[in-house]
Formats: sequence, C-alpha cells, structure tokens
Amino acid sequence: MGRPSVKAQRSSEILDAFETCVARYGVEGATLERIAAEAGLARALIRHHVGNRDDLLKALTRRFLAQSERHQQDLLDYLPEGDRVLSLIDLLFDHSQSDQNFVLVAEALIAAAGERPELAAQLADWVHSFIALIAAELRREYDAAAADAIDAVAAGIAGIYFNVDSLTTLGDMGGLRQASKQAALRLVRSIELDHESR
Amino acid sequence: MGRPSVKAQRSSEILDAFETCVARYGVEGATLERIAAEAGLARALIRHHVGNRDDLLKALTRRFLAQSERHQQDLLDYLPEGDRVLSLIDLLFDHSQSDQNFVLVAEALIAAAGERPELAAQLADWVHSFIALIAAELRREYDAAAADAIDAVAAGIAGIYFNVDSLTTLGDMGGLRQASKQAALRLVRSIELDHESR
DNA sequence: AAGTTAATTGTCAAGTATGATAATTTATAG
DNA sequence: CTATAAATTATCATACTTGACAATTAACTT
Repeated sequence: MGRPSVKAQRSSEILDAFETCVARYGVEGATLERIAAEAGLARALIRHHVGNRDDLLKALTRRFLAQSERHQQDLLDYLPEGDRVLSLIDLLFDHSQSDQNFVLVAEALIAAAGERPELAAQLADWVHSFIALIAAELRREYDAAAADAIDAVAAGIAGIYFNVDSLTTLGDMGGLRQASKQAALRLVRSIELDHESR
Repeated sequence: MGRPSVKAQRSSEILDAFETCVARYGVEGATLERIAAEAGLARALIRHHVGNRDDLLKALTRRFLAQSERHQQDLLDYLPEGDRVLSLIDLLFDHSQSDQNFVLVAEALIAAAGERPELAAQLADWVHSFIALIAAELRREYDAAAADAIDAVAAGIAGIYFNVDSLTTLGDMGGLRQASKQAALRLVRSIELDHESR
C-alpha cells in the first residue's frame, strides 16, 4: 500500500555524501548544500530522510562506529593462524585507497569532538577498542610479554597507523608509509627482544 | 606624524585568535565572526589589519612555519650533550599544555590542505623537516646504524607524537600518553639492539 | 480508476558570513 | 591648535546556510 519507501537507500547515500564531505572539508565545512550536491539530491531531501545537521552527525557517527566494529571483526576473521601480528600490520599499512576515507573521517570526527562531549566519549571508546584489538593480538602471540610492553607497542602501532593515513591529504610523502610500517614492525620485534634478554 | 600604528600588535592578536579558533573549530569553522569575538575586536578590523580569509590563512601558515622553525632551533639548543635523544623524547611527550595548540593547529592545517595544494606542499616540507630533525639526532647518537633503521624510527616517533596530541580533544585517554612515550623509547632502543645483534 | 503513502520539488523566512566603503575618532608631530 | 595618518566604528550589499512548510509527483494496493 502506497509508494515504496527508499528511505534506507537514500539515507545511506546521504551518509556516503556526508562522509565524503567530512573527509574533504571537515565536520564544520560539510554544509548541507555540499552534501546535497555530492549526493545529487535536493537539500530538502536530506532533511526529509535523515534530519537536521545534528541528526546527520549522530547518524554518521553511529554508522561509522558500526562499520568499524564490523571491519574489525572481518580483520580478525581474515588473520591466519600463524604470524597474525605481521599479517595485521600488513593489512593496516598496505590497505587500498578505498578505506582511505575511513581514517580521514575518524580524524575529522576527533577534531570536532572538542566541542561535542558526547562524541568525544564515543570516540575515546573507539580508539581504546582499536588499541585493545592490537594489544589482544600481541598478547596472543607473545603471552609471556609484560603488560606494559604490550600496551606501549599497541599504542605505538595505532598512533603510527592513524598518523600516516591522516597525512595522505598532503599528497605523496616519499617513503613515509613504508618507513611507518617498518617502525610498526620494529615495535613488534621489540617485544620479542624483551623476551630474549630476560 | 599621525597616529602611531598598532598594526603589528593587532595582527599578532588577530592571528592568535585565528589560531585558537582553528584549533577549536578547524579551518572551515574558524569564521571571521568567531575570530573577532575571540580577539575582542570588530570584524572590520580583521580585514583592515590582515585582510580577507585567504590572507588570514596565508599569514597564519607563515607564522606557524616560522614559529615552528624557531621552536625546533630552541629544542636543539636545549638538548644536553649526552642522551640527547632521550631528552628529545622527554620534551616531545612531557610538554606543557601551552604548546598543545601547536599540534592541533598543525592537524587542522593538514586536514585543510586537501583542498589547498600550495598549503599541502608547505606542510609536506614541514613534516619532512620535523622527521629529519629526529633522524639527525638519532644518527648523531647511533652513527653506525643503518639508514633504513634511522628513517623508520624517526617516522615512527614523529607519528606517535602527532597522534597522541591530536587525541587530546577526546579528553583524558587513560595512560595513552605514557604508553606512547614508552613506544617511542622502544623504537630508540630497537636501534641499539640492531647494533648489538650484528 | 480511486485511494494512499511517501518521495520529490518549490518556496519562504531567519540567521550568518563575507567583502567593501564611508564616516568618525584618536594619537601624534610641528 | 592644526594638520595628518592611522585606528576604529558604522553601514550596506551580497551571498550562503539552515530550517520549515506547502504543493506536486510517483508508485503501489484494492
């Protein structure tokens, strides 16, 4: 009965466009006009399907966190039995352009969180969970390692990963991505060496 | 002859306010209205003393790069004779809140560089020079180390440093800062260990 | 074909942002 | 005190952004 709803489809398209704009212009720069242009729809439809600016940001945050959770699960499922940590680092540092927006959106949200306490809390949890994922894999492989060492190395790998992706806006940065990956691998090796020199 | 000019003083105040707004709202969110309110002057004075939006951003970028250069020089002058690398890491990771805006502004500029090729080029140079500074200290202390190792560790330390400061907008992140510092120290140690296991 | 539901389009009003220019005030020199 | 140069204030025009609502069109059911 009645015209079939495309709300789910449209909402998804709108959030795609919003995501693109956030990655490109930041949260403050992602105006409804730009989003509408990017999505190829009238601005009024954004309001109709998703709501006002605040609703948009909440919806994007929700989707971002949900996608991230799924993404993390996929990541874990994809890791082989052996050398899981090395595989993880390969995935983090050799990923394709398609996921590039992911970190850019994350950085934009983090920057915008300064004025939005609720968002800040959600993202703080998110960062912690990402670091925890890395830490869990490290623990699994180096179960005799000290907790401090695991925490430091996990934080370091996560930091290097976020940083190198956020610098993609600057264009080609020479061998920075490779150097960053090598740094991450060195952190991993530092755990092995802890182990030996005991 | 005539009223004494306060242009230099006002320009500096205006750029201070702009910097604060950029750190808080991002480049796109730092409107002339907000800057004027932050600086406590009429919006027209911004135009009078510095110019339009574009002039503002160029001026801020110029000042940022100049300050950064001085800051780096001060840093080097401050480092002691021995244990320079450890001192450097102390300075990077234990710095006071006063410099906090520094990295936030840098992150905001980097995010905005996606749409501004000229800015991107300047910041790419800036990042490289920062990494080069770390690399130079590493080389000075570990002159027998492989170039690859130096590059990787320098990139890693820089990445970890940028990342942890950009996360300050999320509030207290537990022991993340300490863990990050430990990760940086581990990277340094990894060079020493390379050396031994040769 | 009529009814119904939702998408889509059109339009309006209020608020904000920017750029430009004219008028005014203020601080100094002579 | 007067001339002068610069800061400051006032005002205007234009464009952008957002939110809200009415009108229309499209797709489906019975």
